[in-house]
Amino acid sequence: MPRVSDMKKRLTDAALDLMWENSYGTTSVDAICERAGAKKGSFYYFFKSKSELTAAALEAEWNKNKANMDALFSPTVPPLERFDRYFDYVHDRLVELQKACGSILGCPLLSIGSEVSTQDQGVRDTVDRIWDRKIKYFESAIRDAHAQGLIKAPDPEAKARALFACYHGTLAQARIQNDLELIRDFKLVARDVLGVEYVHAASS
Amino acid sequence: MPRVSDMKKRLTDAALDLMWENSYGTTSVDAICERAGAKKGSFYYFFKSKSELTAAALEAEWNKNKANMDALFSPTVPPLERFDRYFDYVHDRLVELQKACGSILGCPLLSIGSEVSTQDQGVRDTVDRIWDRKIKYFESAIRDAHAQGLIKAPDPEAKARALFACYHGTLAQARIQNDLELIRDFKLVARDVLGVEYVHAASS
DNA sequence: AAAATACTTGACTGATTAGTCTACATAAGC
DNA sequence: GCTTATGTAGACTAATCAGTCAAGTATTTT
Repeated sequence: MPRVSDMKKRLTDAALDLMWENSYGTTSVDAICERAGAKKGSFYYFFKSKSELTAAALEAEWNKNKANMDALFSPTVPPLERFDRYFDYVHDRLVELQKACGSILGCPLLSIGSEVSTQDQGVRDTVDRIWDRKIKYFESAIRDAHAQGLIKAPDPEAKARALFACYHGTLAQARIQNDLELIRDFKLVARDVLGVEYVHAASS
Repeated sequence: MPRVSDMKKRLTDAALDLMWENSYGTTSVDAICERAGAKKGSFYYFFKSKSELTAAALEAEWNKNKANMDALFSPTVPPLERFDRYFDYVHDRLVELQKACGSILGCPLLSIGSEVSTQDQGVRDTVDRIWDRKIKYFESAIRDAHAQGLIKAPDPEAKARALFACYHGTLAQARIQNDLELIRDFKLVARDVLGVEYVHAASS
């Protein structure tokens, strides 16, 4: 087998960067190629459309983050602490991205998903699939917390979906208003949504 | 003064419809004109750019809904009930839109705001402004609920922003997954976020 | 070294884009 | 009924868009 190329990865990286910072619609194939150092021909050698590339880019991003998510939501970590660590991680990553591009970028799954949902079933399905995988982390943390009596959550899946939605709303608002404040405070909101019982808290 | 025209309204209506159902980026000036029954010349007679039209369309939508919001959040309604009524209202409206276009559309402020936020300061500012106005309804309902001892919310503005973000996340997820379920159940999530105390509830 | 596979190049197409411009129509004030 | 302000008509431009294609290059297997 002949030469190998990292172009596919460069293209998905470039696409995700541009779409995350700007949007799906304003990210042209030409711009993706330019940032990836590719020519049109290479692009369409690897992907048969912009839509297909986008799905691949989202999947690639997921794969890059999966090990990290596994660590953050490790069953060895106390369940409620998993959320705190995850929220901190996302917060820190957004701060880092802000340094590079000047804006709070939110979550690309929501931005891109919301933008294309009524028009591109392929990308929408991809977003859905990844969304569901991520919710699984929430779900099992909630189930563990429930089992330990930390919260009352008879339906962990529903609770996980609700919390996930709330969190993404907060990320979206942060993007729109270019303001991290809500994200910083989300841990408290999460406790409310989760129904953390403060019974044994040492507050006066 | 010569003839009057309802074209401006027809253009903003058409723009909002198309952008809500699809997206800002995929809604072309030509498409807006076609739906409004206008020609290019009329469009650029009333608006100097697509961006400016969009801001006007969002403001027009706000004006159309304001009286309704005032009624839903009337101080004569018990504060927590205001939220229930509002959530019901939005739910019903989305169901109605779904019948017309086949999709759950979420909130245009979030979809459009998230899409253009890093690229169009004019539209972003408009979204921000309307967003803030809407949060005011939440805020005063929360303040009233707190005063009546229904919830504990020492910082009504922060609580309102948090709840608003959670709600919009839920609307966005409903759009992406084309599923009303989360919206139907949001009232319960809202009670958690608000910290409604069930102390006097008549449950077993 | 030949052949086959894997990838790159970049000019090209035809459609669509936002926005411009000039000529024209309509209605109210005089 | 003439003028004037308000609005309409639609052809036009120049840029950009996603996507195509035929010719070429590099690398590995045989």
